[in-house]
Amino acid sequence: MKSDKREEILRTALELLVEQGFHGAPMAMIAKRAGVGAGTIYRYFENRDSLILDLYYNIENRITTVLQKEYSLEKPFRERFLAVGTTLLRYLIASPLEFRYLEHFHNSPYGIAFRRDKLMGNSETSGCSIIEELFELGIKQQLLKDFPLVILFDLFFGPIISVARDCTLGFVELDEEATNRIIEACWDAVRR
Amino acid sequence: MKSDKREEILRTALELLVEQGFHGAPMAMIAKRAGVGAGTIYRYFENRDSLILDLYYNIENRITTVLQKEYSLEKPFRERFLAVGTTLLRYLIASPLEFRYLEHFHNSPYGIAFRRDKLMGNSETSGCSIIEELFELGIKQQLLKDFPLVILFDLFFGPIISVARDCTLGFVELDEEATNRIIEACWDAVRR
Amino acid sequence: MKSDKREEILRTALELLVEQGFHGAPMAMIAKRAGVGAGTIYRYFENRDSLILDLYYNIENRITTVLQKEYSLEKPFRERFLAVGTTLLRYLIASPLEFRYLEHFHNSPYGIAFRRDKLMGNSETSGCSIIEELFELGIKQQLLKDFPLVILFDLFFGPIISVARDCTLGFVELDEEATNRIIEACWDAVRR
Amino acid sequence: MKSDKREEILRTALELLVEQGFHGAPMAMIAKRAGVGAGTIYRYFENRDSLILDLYYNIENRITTVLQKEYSLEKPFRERFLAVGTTLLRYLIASPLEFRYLEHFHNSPYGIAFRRDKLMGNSETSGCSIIEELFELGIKQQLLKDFPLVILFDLFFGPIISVARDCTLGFVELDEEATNRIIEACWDAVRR
DNA sequence: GATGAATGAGCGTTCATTCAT
DNA sequence: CATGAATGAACGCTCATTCAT
Repeated sequence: MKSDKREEILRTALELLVEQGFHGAPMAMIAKRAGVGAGTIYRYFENRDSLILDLYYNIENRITTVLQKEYSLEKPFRERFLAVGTTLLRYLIASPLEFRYLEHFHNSPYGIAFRRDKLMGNSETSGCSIIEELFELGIKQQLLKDFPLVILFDLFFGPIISVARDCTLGFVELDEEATNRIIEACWDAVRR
Repeated sequence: MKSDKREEILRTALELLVEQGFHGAPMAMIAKRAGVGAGTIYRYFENRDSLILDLYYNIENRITTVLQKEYSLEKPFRERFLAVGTTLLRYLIASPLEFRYLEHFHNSPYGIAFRRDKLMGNSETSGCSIIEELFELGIKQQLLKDFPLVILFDLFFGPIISVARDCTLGFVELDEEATNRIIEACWDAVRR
Repeated sequence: MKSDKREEILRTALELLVEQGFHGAPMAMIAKRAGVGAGTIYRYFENRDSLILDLYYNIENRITTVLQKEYSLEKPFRERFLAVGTTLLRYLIASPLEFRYLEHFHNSPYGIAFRRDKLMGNSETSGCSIIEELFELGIKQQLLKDFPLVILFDLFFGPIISVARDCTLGFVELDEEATNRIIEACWDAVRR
Repeated sequence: MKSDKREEILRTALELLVEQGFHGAPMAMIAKRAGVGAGTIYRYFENRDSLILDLYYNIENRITTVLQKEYSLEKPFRERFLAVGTTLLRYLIASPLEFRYLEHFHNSPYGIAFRRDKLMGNSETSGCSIIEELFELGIKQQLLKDFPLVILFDLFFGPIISVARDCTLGFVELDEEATNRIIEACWDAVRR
């Protein structure tokens, strides 16, 4: 209610940017599909860039939220680990637009600048510190292989992203059991 | 010798498209840096799209060639498997331009159309049949987990790509031993 | 009291149009600085053009009023003449916003249309008839050089405008005596 | 021959910018009237601003050239002085487009920035040093009134500009004799 | 009356592509 | 064959104006 149009613009932009690629979705097209005037977008977003970044943060937040909700300190380490992977994979498969948007974003000039900032330490570690902590705990307790954090991330999330991509593109379809077994395979890659 | 200019254009395009992103490298800029006239590019490539696609096939071929050269039927399965992974990872790290180009490409409209074609079966299986055969052999001999081929690809190559990306972006640096251990971790993900 | 807002809008518009130039002061900016809604301006002025024209008439009136107040039929011709020049120059220097607005206005499309109207005789002779009468008197009494009225205006007011401009822009600063001597120089140009 | 199009664009821009005002002449309109594509302008001028500035320098140069050509060290001071005035007035009247362009320019954001630069001494005194020298000579020889240089400029050129404006706008028409008498009147304003 | 969100025509500018030389 | 000047459709963005509240 607070900002009907803003939401509609974001929703439409997500759709269109994924559907047509970052270059194939002019502001005018987004406006038209969102049912607003071309200038209206600029009431809610300073820029095209701004819109694209906002959309990114939006999605990142949603994922972080889902992961945190699923995350429980009660369960033993391995289960917590698997829960994170499963939740993520399921979410990505269930939200193909969001997922594909992230992929587009990361390979756009925005994403590159974004990552460079992260590398330079110019940004707060955003919300994923929980997962980082989980990995660091695993390292300390010698449950995980002896690799730098980044590499462990690659080993665990790399395949998940790849699988999600193949699902999104329709190359495979996964039932509950397959999903679980895939995450276990990822676990095999990082566990000691 | 056959076509000096064509090669120069391709080399320059690779450099520039990666350096400036797909949007930041107009034809005129490529022409200028390649030392040719703007119109000359169109003697060798029908289109901007055509140039971009050609560059993609070029790189894909180079990688396939490297993998095939390294590949030997003599060694036992596990070693052949590791060899493929190590060779690929090393190549990607050693050729950051090529690697980053592939990433850009896959998230561009071209890459999307490309994958759609592959999915529809509109394309020859490209050159990686050797690797496919290796994986299929592993499945048949029950050395690999019981997953569809695509999923095994994801489990094995997904992390390799991720690691290569982090190297290219300067997040980590890997020595010989680390590289080997990473590929072994990937092997853990797929081996039964 | 009658129309608090109207005055505030005019005051703000004067400030902003001079400060930012005619192109650099959108209606929304004027509204904001005036502390009213964007639409409110259109209650008091039909148009952007209308606002700009009104402001012009406003300023012109103020100047005419000042000149008339200073003007006295008692004094001899030459002194009356000098009084007009001095009063004008002082007023322009003391009111740089008004002065710069006039200059902007005259070189804007409005000013051009405005002058065309005057030329076509489509307008009342505005309020400066007193000064016209003064000049015509000087012509009749052969105190002024034998030129058409317009030329005498140019000879007398042209330098005054130029001097005022240089003051406003900070090129010179004038004390009382300098001001007087300048006006006397203008008088030299027109007197017989 | 060297650059047919560039000249044509400048000519058309002069025409259109004067005719329609600085705001009323979009690039597309200039291009169309010049008989070139919209993009073509940008081969010759980096910017709209650039085009406008170039045009200004162009005109300034032409005037400077004319004044220098007419200028002769042989004649006595007063005659040289009158020659400068007459030449300028005649040129301005004979070139109404150039003249009106200068007026537009000086009251545009460009002109203001331009003058501020001159005031700050950020620019070479352009080509009018000859005239400055003439005035300074007059001051030294006590032929001119005791005013700062700027004020003398205002007293002499202010009326000339005003007269030129009135001619350009059609308010008066001047024959040879009238022109001369007007310049003599300007001389009366500055001479001791 | 007063508001300010919404509009969309119109602007300056870019760039893939063509074609006369 | 090679060139690069010329093109013009298409883009991101601004802002005078309207109108539902």
